[in-house]
Amino acid sequence: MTYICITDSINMEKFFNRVGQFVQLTKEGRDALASILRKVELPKDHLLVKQDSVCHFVYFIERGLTRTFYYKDGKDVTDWLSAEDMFASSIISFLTRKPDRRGIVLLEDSVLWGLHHDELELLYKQYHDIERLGRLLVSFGLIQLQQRFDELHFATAAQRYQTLMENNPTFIQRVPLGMIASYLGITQETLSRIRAQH
Amino acid sequence: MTYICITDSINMEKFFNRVGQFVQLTKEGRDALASILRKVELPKDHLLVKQDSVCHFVYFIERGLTRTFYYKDGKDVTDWLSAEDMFASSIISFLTRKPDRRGIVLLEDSVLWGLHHDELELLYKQYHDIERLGRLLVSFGLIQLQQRFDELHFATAAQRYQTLMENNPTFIQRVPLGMIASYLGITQETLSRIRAQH
DNA sequence: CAATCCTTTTGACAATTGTCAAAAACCTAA
DNA sequence: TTAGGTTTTTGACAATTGTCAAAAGGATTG
Repeated sequence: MTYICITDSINMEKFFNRVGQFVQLTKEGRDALASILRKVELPKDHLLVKQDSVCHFVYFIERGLTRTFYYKDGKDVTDWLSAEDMFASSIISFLTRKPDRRGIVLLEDSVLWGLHHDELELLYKQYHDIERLGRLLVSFGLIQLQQRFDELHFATAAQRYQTLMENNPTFIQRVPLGMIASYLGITQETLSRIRAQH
Repeated sequence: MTYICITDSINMEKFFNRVGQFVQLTKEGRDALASILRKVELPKDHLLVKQDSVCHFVYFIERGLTRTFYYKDGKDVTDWLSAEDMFASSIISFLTRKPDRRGIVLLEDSVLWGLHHDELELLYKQYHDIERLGRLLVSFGLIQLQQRFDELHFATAAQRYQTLMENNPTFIQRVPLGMIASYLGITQETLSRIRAQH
């Protein structure tokens, strides 16, 4: 099979569309950001971030699906799932600059746009509007995490599955059941039984 | 009983000490921030943020204890607890500018320093270093929430209580058991039994 | 097609946690 | 101190979810 890429490596359109939902960048800020943006095309099962290492990138997902995971008592736990038009990073490691148990693996062939921490940090210092973008992206992440936290706090397994189907119906098709289960904080047997009661 | 306050209303020292742990502000930034900082002294049980309303402030706690809560199926759920040297806000509402079910109540007589959203927003625009402070504070909040999320995700009730005792031992003394229980995502009976097995 | 591998489902049972109700312990104020 | 309120503990039982093991179902490959 043959792929023909037309001006592919410079097509940052989707990334900047998304960014534009957070902040209106100046021409300078936009150019600076473009200058450090790195396109990565990687196949399914590629380990994007190794566990127990420092995560140096935050990725925008143009196409594909990432799974953030870690091991708890020997068991694989899915911490987060991100699909196209969202961001992915081992965020605690990215922010603290320390290794974290979370790794990230691709569940599908993916097209990502990466921003390196140190380069982004330089732009934060230089461009006020990029610092603002950073603030708004982290705020967005916090809101998402809080919503997920609320679910886990006092909703039953069935309710959590219900919410997932409403918010991210495609995950059900695209992510193996065992990974969905641990994402919801339950075992795969329990999820299978929830599903059986349709 | 009589209280004598000496230069009390201008003592922002603790606030700026804390802020200094996040970012080194310029003289201008610091002064601007000081100019919008509002001291609030409020008694125990005061409702700092009403449920289902927009939260306009983020508070630094010089002294005291706040409880963020909401009602889930008619039951009171403790979402977050913050004590001295930490921050408190109905953060989702503060960030989204929309009402949120979370309210905040004081569990002790408290001394707080409040920042109004709109005034802070103006400073964000004017002062790059305050925007940076905002980014770092939100990042800090995200890290804390992630840690709490991890707990809830796959730790047993006893493990969660154990972690709370390690990280916030004073909460055990200062917060009623029922509120600690819902903070940990369990019933108060379960927590009482965990405690009984010392 | 058969063989293999991986994912999902099902069954039997155990462990954890929740529910409801009542008793005990603890505060506070008259 | 006593009376009244609130908080915490305890008991009996139910519901939910987990564990372990095996079977069923799907996909891939030679």
